[in-house]
Amino acid sequence: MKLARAFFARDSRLVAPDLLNKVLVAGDGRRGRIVEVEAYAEDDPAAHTYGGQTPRNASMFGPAGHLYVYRSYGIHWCANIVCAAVGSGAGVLLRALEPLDGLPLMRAARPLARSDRDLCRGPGRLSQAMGITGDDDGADLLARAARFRLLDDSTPPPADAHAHATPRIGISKAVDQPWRWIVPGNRFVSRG
DNA sequence: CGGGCGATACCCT
DNA sequence: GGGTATCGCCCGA
Repeated sequence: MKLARAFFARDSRLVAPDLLNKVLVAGDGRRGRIVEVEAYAEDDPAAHTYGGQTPRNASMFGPAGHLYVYRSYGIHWCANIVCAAVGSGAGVLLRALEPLDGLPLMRAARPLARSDRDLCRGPGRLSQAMGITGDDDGADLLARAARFRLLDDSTPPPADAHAHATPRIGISKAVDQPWRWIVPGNRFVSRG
């Protein structure tokens, strides 16, 4: 079933752990279970929005439940889900998915992946596997004809799949905040 | 399967 | 012009 707007319109640090085990669905049938996320909050020195609104990060200041997609290291696309109230500049970075469906399409989208474990393990990888690009920046996950949607299907919700908090990865500021959540022991998490 | 390393182009200062 | 919310390749276990 589909998640309501109110689910996203909360503090990103509350939304992030709740996103674990939710299912990201592409219109062409590709599906993945979220197993790793990071929260970026309002007034968070590590957030792209910390210095204020620019053309690049504008969608992060928009309504909750939309995508904020940015280019990382000039090469990769990374996808966030916008959270909280309009103007907050907060969101949740999707860091890893467990591939559930549409594996042939994912493999075709990621010809360099050595194994299925590497299809969606990492924010750049999962965007490539699912087909998320800069064109999807600002897209509403709750729109009727959305290319990407988020479902509460939790196909098999494993018994041990509760959230575990750890420090965020790849940042240089606010490194001690434990705002990265993983499904403990899941082999599709980027770093155990 | 985990760690080290170099490449990449876009955006904002 | 500098820094970047990363990836793929290579190596050794």
